[in-house]
Amino acid sequence: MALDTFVKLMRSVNVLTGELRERTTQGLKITVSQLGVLEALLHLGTLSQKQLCQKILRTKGNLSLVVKNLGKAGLVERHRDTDDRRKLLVSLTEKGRNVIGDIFPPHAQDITKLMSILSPEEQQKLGRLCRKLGLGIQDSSRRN
Amino acid sequence: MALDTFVKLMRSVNVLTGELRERTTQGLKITVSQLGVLEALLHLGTLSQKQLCQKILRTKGNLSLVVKNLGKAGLVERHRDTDDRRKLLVSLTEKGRNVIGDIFPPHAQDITKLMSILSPEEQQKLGRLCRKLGLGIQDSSRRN
DNA sequence: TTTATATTGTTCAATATTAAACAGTTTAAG
DNA sequence: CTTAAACTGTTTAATATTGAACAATATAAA
Repeated sequence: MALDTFVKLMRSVNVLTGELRERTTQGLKITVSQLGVLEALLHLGTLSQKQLCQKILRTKGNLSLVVKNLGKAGLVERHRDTDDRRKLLVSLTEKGRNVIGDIFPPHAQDITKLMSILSPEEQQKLGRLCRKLGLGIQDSSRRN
Repeated sequence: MALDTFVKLMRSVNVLTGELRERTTQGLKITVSQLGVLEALLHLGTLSQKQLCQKILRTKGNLSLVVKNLGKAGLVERHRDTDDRRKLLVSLTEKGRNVIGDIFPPHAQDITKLMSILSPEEQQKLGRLCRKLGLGIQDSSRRN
């Protein structure tokens, strides 16, 4: 039962991301991870790498590389935090802002279109269940 | 709305898989992808690499490597299909059967425990919604 | 203050992952 | 039959991803 639900959950996400990758990455020289970072920066402004880790749920080692590649492409800048010199603050460059500004709207459209297989009520229900599950696991994990 | 649901869906899966990785991979020299392949072989018997691709929703190039690594570890064998010499049939070795036999039960327990944050009714609802979403996307994609 | 611990980030080794180019095999079309 | 198209799998280049070891900085404890 729980296993069955788990498999369906994983499969739906795999199908979804596979489909989105084909659409969004089409022709662009950007990866799904990079897109996640750019989106976070677009919507939340400057963030430290630690904060970005928590946003996209990846390890710090991974973030380090993804941000480096974004920097190489001239889409983000890194500056050391003067208040806490351990932290690196990551922000969009002008070019980065333009690129994500162009990519995000159609990407959001793609997501909306794919999700529209479910009615608004179903989407809301799905969102609530996923939220409860995700937060619940994080909470129980934090207690250990 | 759709975007919000999408984010919650992705996040729940990322939290779930992150938590499961820590538990299942602990001390073992096996990856999540390899576990997926071994599970498929355990439950479905011998499969071609193409079939495995469809089961775990990865590209053939990826499968090729994952299966190769499993072979290196002595957990699976590959034999050319005599009826269709393009196909490679992948099956568990004795050692592979023992390993996945040991790993799977506690792994399933972990999943069940994590999912139990949702009531049985909620799990059923979540499973139905995910199934509808996943199948719907696959269908609409196949039409293109 | 000095020391121990925690936090933040980098690097490394190993595996994963994709897309694309390639090769062998089968099937369909002529 | 012969050729073209489709199918199955491998390989390559590039990036992703993790876990672990490491370095620098900050914080708490003594």
